[in-house]
Amino acid sequence: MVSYNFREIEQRWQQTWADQGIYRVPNPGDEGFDADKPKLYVVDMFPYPSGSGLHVGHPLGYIATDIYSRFHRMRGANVLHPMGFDAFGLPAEQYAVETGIHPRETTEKNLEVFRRQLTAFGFSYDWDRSFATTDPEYYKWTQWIFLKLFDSWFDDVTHKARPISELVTELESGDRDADGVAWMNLTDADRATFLDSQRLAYIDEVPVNWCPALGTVLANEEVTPEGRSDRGDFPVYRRPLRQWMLRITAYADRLLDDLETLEWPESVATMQRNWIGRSEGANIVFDIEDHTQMRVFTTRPDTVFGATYMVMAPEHPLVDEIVADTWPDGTKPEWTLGIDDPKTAVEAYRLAASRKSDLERQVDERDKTGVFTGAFAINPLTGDSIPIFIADYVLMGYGTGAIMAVPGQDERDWEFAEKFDLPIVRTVQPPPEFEGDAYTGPGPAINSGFLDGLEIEDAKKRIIFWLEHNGAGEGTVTYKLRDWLFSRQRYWGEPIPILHGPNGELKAVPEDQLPLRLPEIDDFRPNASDDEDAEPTPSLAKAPDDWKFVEIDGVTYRRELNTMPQWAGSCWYYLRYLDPHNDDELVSEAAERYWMGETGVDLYVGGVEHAVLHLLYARFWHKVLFDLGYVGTIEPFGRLINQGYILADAFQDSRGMFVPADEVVEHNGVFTHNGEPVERQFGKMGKSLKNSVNPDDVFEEYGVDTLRIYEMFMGPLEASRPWSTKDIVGTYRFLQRLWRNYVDGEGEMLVSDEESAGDLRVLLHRTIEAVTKDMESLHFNTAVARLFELNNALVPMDRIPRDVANVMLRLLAPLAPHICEELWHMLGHDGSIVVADWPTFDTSLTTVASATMVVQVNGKVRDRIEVPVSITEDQAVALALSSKKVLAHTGGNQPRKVIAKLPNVVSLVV
RNA sequence: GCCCGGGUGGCGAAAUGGCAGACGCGGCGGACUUAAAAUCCGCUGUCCCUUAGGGGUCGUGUGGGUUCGACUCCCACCCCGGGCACCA
Repeated sequence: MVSYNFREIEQRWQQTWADQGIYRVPNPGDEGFDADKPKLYVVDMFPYPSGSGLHVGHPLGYIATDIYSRFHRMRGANVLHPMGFDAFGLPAEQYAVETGIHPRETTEKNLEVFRRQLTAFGFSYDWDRSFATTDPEYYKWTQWIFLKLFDSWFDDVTHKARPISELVTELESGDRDADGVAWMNLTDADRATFLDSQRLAYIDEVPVNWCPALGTVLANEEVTPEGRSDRGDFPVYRRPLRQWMLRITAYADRLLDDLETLEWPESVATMQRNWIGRSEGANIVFDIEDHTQMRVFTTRPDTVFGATYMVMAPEHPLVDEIVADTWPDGTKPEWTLGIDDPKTAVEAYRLAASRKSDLERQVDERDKTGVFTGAFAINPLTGDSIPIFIADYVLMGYGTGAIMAVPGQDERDWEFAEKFDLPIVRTVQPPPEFEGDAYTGPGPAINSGFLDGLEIEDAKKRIIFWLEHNGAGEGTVTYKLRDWLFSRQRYWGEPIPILHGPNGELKAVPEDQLPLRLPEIDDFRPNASDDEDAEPTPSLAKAPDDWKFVEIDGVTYRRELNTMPQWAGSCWYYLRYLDPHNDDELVSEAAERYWMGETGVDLYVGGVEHAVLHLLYARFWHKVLFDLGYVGTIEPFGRLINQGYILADAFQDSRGMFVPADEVVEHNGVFTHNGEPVERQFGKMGKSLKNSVNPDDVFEEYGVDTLRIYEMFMGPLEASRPWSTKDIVGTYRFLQRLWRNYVDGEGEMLVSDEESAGDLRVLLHRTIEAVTKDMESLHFNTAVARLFELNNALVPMDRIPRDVANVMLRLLAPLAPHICEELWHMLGHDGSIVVADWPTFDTSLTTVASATMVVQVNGKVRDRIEVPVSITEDQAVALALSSKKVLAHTGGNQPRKVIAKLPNVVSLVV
């Protein structure tokens, strides 16, 4: 009995393909490279090899890109489809800490598990191009890019990064000055300080997100809206620290504008736009009575006549300077917190505000709080003296950290004004029916002097013109995006290749000394703490002195002890695949220009969770590399698709803890775990819900091809879908049936040499047409359905025509490569189906001679008539009117109106 | 609150202005079998009528609209999922 032995078939072919190196892809200039073929570069977001291995949710996108790659390979493209591993970073290190084993060891072990599992899926990766971000040969170039960032500045005139040596040249020639000071008037130390302040990678003391439990600082992007760490969900505290920063803000406009050039999901583009948060408006200078001035940012400079008070963030540096000694006349009791003098009141408020975590600020339902500083500003337009408050609804981190409050046109200001009994002046005329409080809609300006009558946009232009001509401000643009905090105090990351001199000067590690390898240390655990005031200490502080200190030309330098964040390695990996063994360059120009082409990666597939972090950082690095001439496209990923998640049942016990879903038993609709009742939940498959399904188990029971088809058949790629083990049998049956259509019990091929004809031939060509279209548009679920239909049509036949047999296998091969390769060879083909030609269809067969014409009477379908596709309108209407079923509804009356869309529809109105 | 995505049989889904529910799971009936599994064949949205051939009716979250014709386009709303959220 010869039956479909998937285990043997799948293992044998995977071995054969590997032995033949059939998925190896030559670069331009390599032997076997065919320049006449079109190129296609397909990339998966590479995985983080965790200790628990893959579950069936991970490879959903990988299966899709593999099918797409195989399809285009058969259509004659040079397809580059690589895979690698993102192995530095917190999760690997946290796991290593928990188990007490060196992260290199655990990472190596995890990598092996992931490689084995991915190989078992039969993916057509060119494994020769694979690497992990932890390979010194790889992170050498990650460090090299960092040095390029360190060695570059952003030219505000050309809006491009340029080598800092060119800045020095311009400074020396006098074409530029250093913040208003001539270069020749600066000391060497001041020059170095100035240059360091211009670099794309620079050190600055800024308020950062300090996570004592992880023992490291985190980027804004790595902190949840609740003010906790994205990894591990630990509390995060804001505090000022000296850290490495990357000047991503210089690229804000380009990162925003170039989104237009990308074929990306609108939701991801929107998230990036929101994150960048560009706001056009104006800075306005307000004089402070008896003091200096304050600047505010506003998007509504047209409403300045309605500014009836001012607010500074509690942390605003000017607060100490302006706060009065005593409460001035007219101070209302609710402005003082009931405290006798402004200084004490301001201190008390600041303390209370700093104690509030971000989470608490939200729980407070945005109840407005604040306190009067005792100082007044002058509204430059009205000349009115208006009180200055501090309040935590104004954030130090945005704009200038201070606002002019216009309650008439701003809901937040309105709330505050009501609570603190402050005047409200409308400066935009609301429509008569308007009943709300603050009015933010369109309308003519009122109570606004020379702006009265102007609509908002015109009023903005006029007032900005006025401000600029009176030295009271200027039009400006503000962004939510902050520079990227780039240093981490952890061990398991790329060392930052910088040396610190005795006088604090910064020196790049020479390129020929890269990679700067991670030193071996005995105790690699982070300096974690429960104490929010604990000082951050880099793990590399525990490195031996001969690593930490370097002598160059008689000067002793201390190495930078911080490491790079996890995102560094994933910022550019798609470039290294192109030329992974190049010791002299990041990537050769020839390989980069060929594979990246005009628009970069042709298809990039991954989870939507990287919408802001990875995708924004990678775009930033790519643009820097573009400016410096190392890559030829302005964007890395021309087309992006977010695959959906695999969802599954999960179960919680009475304490709310998730229990392993595969240990839960169901009896009469009641779920129990170890005899205890559990509650059924539903969510994304993964470790946290303990509802993972291991692909190894599915392979063992049904095979690789079955799982691949099943995951594609469940629904469209972008949609999330619930895992259902019982549904897999459908695709398994399909492959069994396919096998039986081709092979009988004795192993004889059930194929005839007669050509297909009639309905079967039409079905065959329609299937080719439909599957080809579905493959192009990544609609694999419907492609599978079409193949099911063709296969079902073959079931009643004693022998299937050879042409059908050959086509069917090639259409299915991208989805189920193993069984198709086996049957392909059993049909007598010598070459691999992997490189067989994709079938073509005959349009004379797919466009049929007759069609079913629907006859509608008053919009309802009353009859269906077989007609030739070439039928004329007169014939069709005559046919329709003579139909007995139609006559029953028309009563023989002539229709008042006839609409014909031939040959599909004749619609009669009576 | 704002911005995305979604809501179609018992379930996963298909159809993007023209026959709603392709395909698969599940279910029901039948064949094969000592029996079961596997396999094969048929049926399977609702309700009503039926002379047993069929015929009709309602039906894609809700309500309205545009159209000869709407799952598909427009308006309002409800629900689910995701993102953002005192960003001036």
